[in-house]
Amino acid sequence: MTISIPTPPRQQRPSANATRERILDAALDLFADRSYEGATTREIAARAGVTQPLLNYHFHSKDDLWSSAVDRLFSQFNQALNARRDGLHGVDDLSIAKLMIREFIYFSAAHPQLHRIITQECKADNARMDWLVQTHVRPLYDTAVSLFSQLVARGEVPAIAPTNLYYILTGAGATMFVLAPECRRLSGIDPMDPGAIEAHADAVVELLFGPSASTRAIRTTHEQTRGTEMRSAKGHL
Amino acid sequence: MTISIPTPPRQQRPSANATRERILDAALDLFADRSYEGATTREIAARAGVTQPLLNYHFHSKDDLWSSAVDRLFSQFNQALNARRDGLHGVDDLSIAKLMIREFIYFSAAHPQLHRIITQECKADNARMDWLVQTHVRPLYDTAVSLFSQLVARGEVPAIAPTNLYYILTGAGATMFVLAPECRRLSGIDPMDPGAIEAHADAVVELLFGPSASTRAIRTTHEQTRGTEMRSAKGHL
DNA sequence: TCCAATCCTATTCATTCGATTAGATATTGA
DNA sequence: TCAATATCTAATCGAATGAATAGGATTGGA
Repeated sequence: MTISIPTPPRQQRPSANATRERILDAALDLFADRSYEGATTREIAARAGVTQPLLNYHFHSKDDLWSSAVDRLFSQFNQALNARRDGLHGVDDLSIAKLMIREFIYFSAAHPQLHRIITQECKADNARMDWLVQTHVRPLYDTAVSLFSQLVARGEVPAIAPTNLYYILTGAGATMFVLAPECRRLSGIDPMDPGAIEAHADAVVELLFGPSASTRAIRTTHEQTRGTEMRSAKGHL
Repeated sequence: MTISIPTPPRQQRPSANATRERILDAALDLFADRSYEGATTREIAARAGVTQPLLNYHFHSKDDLWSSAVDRLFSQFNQALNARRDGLHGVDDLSIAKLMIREFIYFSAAHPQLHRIITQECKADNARMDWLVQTHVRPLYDTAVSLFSQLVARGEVPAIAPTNLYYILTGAGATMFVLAPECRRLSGIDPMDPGAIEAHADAVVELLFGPSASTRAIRTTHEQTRGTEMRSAKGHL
């Protein structure tokens, strides 16, 4: 009688690329939550399921890890905006503008880290902020200002300076998701609920462009394009 | 010949209360800029011009220092709101509402630490955030929701749920000042300039209530009440 | 099969953190 | 005048930090 010893399952080493991505995920979450100084490399490693020295293997330093995570985040944001824009054919400029603003709100809900990291690095004499503004924020700001100038010139939105519109819109669109834990406690509403996101996008667009039937029509188009079933946004007033 | 040795100037010890205030000032600035974990007690002490162990003399711990600084900040905010409200006589409800919203924007410009600290502490499983919401944010939120409900019921503002209005308004009002260093680099505009503050308040009020002559009249009244000379807000479009 | 490169861990380093201690100096009150 | 108290500093503690080192384990190519 022979006892068959089962061959130990060949230990599959996860691909280095997958590990890198897991580290970046954990790093982004913790950097956004606890700020650069407050996030420890040991905690990032623990969340990613690896040991701490591995971070210094895949990335030169904590700084390198931070900028890599931020690079990927802004890349995803630009991809989302471009994909939305390229998916539109035969749509008028005004509708495109509304859809771009809605896309920013959807992304802010899915990735509140974007606004959180900008806010946390926005302090005097901060090299990371200089890099962040020059590399990633500046192109977005220029695009937005150009868009707002056209909208104001055509009378589609109130005559407000583009810079003010930029901060009104980013603040109004992102704050509820950035402060989601607070919002849940204060109101009982979960801002991450798809219906709540849709309701917030409706509110921001209505406030900026005024009530119009086209908004609803565009939003419906948008839902169909995304393939996501959105619940009714009513019922929590 | 006698050499008169001047008596060394009697070293005046600053009052403990003044030292406490200087420490609280430094602590609030650094907590708001670098977050709780990122702000070191040594740096706070250096900015306050004292040695680090003195913080533990005046406050039990870093936690105690943080909550003391936050307490004072919210106390100042409530004082500003109450002083504005009590200073109004014979003014209709709608005008009062607009003035309260403007006062929030003025305070956000003068004390961007308020919004910064809320944002930084707003993360899951954070005891400081629970305390912050329960003690300071909840009363403000309840008051705001009550105000927004009335405004919506009377048709003064678009029919948007109070919670959404709350985050739209706080975000739109405060973000430009919270991100002031970024705004300077992106636009060349200094959000802390009195004219820029006034322009931003105009923009937010106009977006929420629509263009109306009363807004301008109220703002003028407000300027007179404050006794501050506000420059024209035009010229940077 | 064997070697080299890749991916990962255990251990350890110097530095910095918040906090404590002991003691110096100034102020107050009897 | 002189102790008692209040305010502040110098020196130092253990713990935690980012980073480096040495080495184990897996993979892929010759």
